[in-house]
Amino acid sequence: MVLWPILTYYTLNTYRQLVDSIRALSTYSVLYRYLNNGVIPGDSKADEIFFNHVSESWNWTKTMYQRLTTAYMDYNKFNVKVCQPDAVLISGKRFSRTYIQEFYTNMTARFDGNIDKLKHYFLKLWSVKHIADTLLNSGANSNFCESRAAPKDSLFLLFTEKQLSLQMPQTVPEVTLDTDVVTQIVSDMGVCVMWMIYFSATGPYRFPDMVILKYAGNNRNLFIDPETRCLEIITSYSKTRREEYLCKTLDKQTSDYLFYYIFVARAVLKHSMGENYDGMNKDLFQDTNTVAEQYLLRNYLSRSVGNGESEEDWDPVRYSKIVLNSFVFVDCVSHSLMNYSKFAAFMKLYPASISGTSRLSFREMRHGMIKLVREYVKVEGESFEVMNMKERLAGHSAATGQSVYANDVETGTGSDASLEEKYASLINSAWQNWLGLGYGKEREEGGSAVARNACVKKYFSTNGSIKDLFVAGKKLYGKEFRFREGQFDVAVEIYLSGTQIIPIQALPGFGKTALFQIPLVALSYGEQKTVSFVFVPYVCLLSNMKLRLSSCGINCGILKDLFVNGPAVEEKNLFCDVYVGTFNDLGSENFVRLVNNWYNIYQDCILGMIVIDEFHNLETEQSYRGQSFRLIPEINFNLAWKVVVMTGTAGEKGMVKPMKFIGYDKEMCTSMVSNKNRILYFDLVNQIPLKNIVKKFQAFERSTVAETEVEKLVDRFMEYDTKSKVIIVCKEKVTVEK
DNA sequence: ACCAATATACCACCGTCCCC
DNA sequence: GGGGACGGTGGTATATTGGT
Repeated sequence: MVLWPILTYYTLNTYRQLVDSIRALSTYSVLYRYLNNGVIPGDSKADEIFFNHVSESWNWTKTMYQRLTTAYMDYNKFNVKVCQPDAVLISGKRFSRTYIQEFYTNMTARFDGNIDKLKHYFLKLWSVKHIADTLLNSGANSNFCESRAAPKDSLFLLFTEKQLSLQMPQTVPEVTLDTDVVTQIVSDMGVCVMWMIYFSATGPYRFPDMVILKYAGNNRNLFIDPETRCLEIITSYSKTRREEYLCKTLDKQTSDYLFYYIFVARAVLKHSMGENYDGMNKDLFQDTNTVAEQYLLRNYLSRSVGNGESEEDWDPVRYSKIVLNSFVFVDCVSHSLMNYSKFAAFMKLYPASISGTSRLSFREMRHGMIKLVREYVKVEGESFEVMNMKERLAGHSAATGQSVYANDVETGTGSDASLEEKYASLINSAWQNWLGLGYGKEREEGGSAVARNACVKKYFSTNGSIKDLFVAGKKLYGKEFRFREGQFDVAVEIYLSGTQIIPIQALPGFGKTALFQIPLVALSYGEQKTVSFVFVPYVCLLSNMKLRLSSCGINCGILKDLFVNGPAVEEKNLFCDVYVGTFNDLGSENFVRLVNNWYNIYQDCILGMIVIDEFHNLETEQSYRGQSFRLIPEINFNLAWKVVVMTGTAGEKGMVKPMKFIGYDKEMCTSMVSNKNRILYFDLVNQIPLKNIVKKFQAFERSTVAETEVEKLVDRFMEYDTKSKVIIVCKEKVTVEK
């Protein structure tokens, strides 16, 4: 299809819009003539063209459009894949039970750390457990009963003044309170609790739903279950504001932390802001332009402040006090409700043990959680109603679940409301059980516990012999093939030894490619499917490398092409023996993710060699393309069977820095003396032809300017030393690098 | 921190098909 | 032939991301 190259320059969306407009234009132009029949005589055949005897070209336009929208939708749909026993793979990232558990644990730890920080300013600052035991868990169940239709004005009216004041923290007498620090700490604790709630409350919340949580005042939506003493949140539908209420119960631990946050942390905050605090922003959402926010203000705020109509209601002190006394997630750093950016910042930090590129975005987490609930959270006698309720808990209708989240649930038929509630709570507790949230619960082990986020390396031995290498050599170079000096050592080291990292220095023309090509061919004889990767610095070297590798029957592909359908590559699509890419590809998120998750995703395929040619460039080109190298240190090179790095010019010393850069910091040596703590370095160079290599990247507006500049440069070099050799590469930046 | 771009969610509407 | 279920479409308000 001729149109394909266009797709590579525009996004699918842009292209869809283009076809959209072509379609609209053609309909319009024909209909215009049709409607203005007579203006252009004999041109009233619109029906013929569009309906009766559909014209060929109109059919084509329609088909083309159809295909395009399908492609567009497939392309944009989150590609979620189930990974038994307890994870899903989403845009190439692994999202598992362990992921959530760790994130959650990180949150409780951070929260506890904040309590310790507060102890500098406050006495009688008890633990979460203590506060839960003395307030939340004590007293008769009947004390906690209240009408949900006409609830008490505040959650704290369920306790007596005396009960509460006994647990109230006190200031450390001789320490001056630093309001900024305390505010900051409490704000941070708020974010921790938000995340705990996010994970505990089943079906993923949307942020705006969480931020309107209130423990007092009108539209109070936080309650205590008298039996379990867990906190319950009443939510409605954020996107439409349809008043379809849903109850989400938090697990006991999250309940205790939330309770602590609104009782202790809020008390501390109120104290440090002082009686006369009047700074609370009128614009609680920091943007009241949208309908949703107007709605929230009207419904959640105004009635808290009297009826929101008289001047007095908006008195700054009174207003600030009311907001502090009713909303759970206020942030006195920004003097408004918690801002999304503060909440979202944690996604980039947690789970702590997961590398940055493997952490999920909010949207990915939403898709992931929906899939986890559907796939792993089972309720006995699961029926369509239960499945539909799972979607509702996620904050969308079953129909949306079906279309947007690729669900195969039948559309709900408005079943009995009381039943719905029952399902919701069943799913709710099943989810918390599955995650092992709460105290003293045995973590449910669905299948085995192997499903850690960290990838476990598979060790692999070729079981081959030296003979294989000769056979491979002959296949490559013909019957007369003999190993050159040094070549044999390297080939054996790669193919048969147990070493993992092999640094090599050899001059251009030595046959560096052959050094890893021979083992690569030998490897392809084996039964074990392995996939290797070869990297060259620039795109202009790429096709040459591919050509050389392909020449001997190795199946060779371009790394970038692997990701045309998105970052998630299925095992069956790894059909080449080796993929070549540039340094930019090496540092791409896609590749980092591919390698770091290799054995989480692929069952049968071994991650073979990772070869980096002209390795020293990783160091020498840091200054101007360091940005595109920045993810390279995140690659877990240890997962690869062999890592081969080659240079023509660096020398042993020049290799040290780039070796450290990719995570190998042991000393290097060239002697064959056994020393486990050193890396054996192959120096195949007897004589170094070039020294003092200077590389400079310079961009010019026009080629004529470039010429004169280069001439000047060369002249200066020649003045300095008439025996200098100068190599000039002139290309556009994209051509050179990508 | 702010703003523009993009993705998502959901609705309403329409034509088709099937059943009474 | 009426009505309702269903799938396809496009519009629009919101949510989230990503760039500066």
